[in-house]
Amino acid sequence: MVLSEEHRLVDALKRAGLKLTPQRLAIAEALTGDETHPTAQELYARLKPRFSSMSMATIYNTLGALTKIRGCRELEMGGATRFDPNVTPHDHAVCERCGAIRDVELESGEAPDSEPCPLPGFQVERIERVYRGVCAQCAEAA
Amino acid sequence: MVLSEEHRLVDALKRAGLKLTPQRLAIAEALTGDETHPTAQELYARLKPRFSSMSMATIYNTLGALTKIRGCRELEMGGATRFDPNVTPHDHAVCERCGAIRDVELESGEAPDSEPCPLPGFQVERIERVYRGVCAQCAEAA
DNA sequence: TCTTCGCTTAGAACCATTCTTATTTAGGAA
DNA sequence: TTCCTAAATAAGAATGGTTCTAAGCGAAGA
Repeated sequence: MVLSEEHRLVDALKRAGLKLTPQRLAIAEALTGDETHPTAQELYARLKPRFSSMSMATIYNTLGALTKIRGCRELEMGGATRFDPNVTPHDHAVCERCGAIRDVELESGEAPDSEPCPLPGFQVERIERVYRGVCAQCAEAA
Repeated sequence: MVLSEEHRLVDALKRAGLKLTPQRLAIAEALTGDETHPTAQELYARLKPRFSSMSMATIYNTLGALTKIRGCRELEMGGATRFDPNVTPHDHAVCERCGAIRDVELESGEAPDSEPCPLPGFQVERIERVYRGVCAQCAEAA
């Protein structure tokens, strides 16, 4: 599962004619299967021990490249850009207490962009939904 | 319309026990009826001519206070925080070409938070929807 | 009038992100 | 395998948005 996911990213890099550097492979690996929607800084902190000379620029360049080739998706939440390796249509639930962001699969059968035209003449390409509330863990703790 | 909107903000400030300083009134006035969802910087630029000594801190403090007392709403979009004076439940449409953010009223009769439970145990408080696509103006220009 | 406390100001500080430049390296060609 | 070159990395400076800090100001109450 995680392996095939990682392979998906590696394939995407190859197909785009981008070089498979150790740093890129490590970033792809770190992002793959990470459901916490990490920031660039968090990925940097996680990889720094393995690549002591790694630069933030490499993190940002790689994440930017992956985003452009649809290997991952950017989310603007909590004051920083977060990266989501899940590029299938889905929504997000954000806990107002702990800040955790979780993926929310679409209802089976739900067309991803099935909402009515919101504004006259506006051509909808996709819809992003954010559910805000309290996650099960925080609700239980309170 | 705009007058009563501005009055709403002034009332909210009063009720919260906050002082009605000239700066705060000017910020409330600038925000009221502004449908462009301005950033703090944009409001600063707009007010600087009138208050040559105004500080960014005052803008941020006031917008923060207004947000806390529900006089406006923060949106994280386009790399900066934007402020929306419309605090009734509504969605947003973002043009991928020009970046314009427009309010989208809920379908009449649509309950604001009527979606099914997205995750087991997650208590939904509200749902934010962002329609991404191309606005009528940009579609026509192309 | 005096005091107090909230507000504003100026600018430093902070943090995420982008840019610049020199150096290194992956991957194709010979 | 070796060589070559375009692409990628590293280091750190620069940028831009936002927050913090310290000092001063001013309105409201004693």
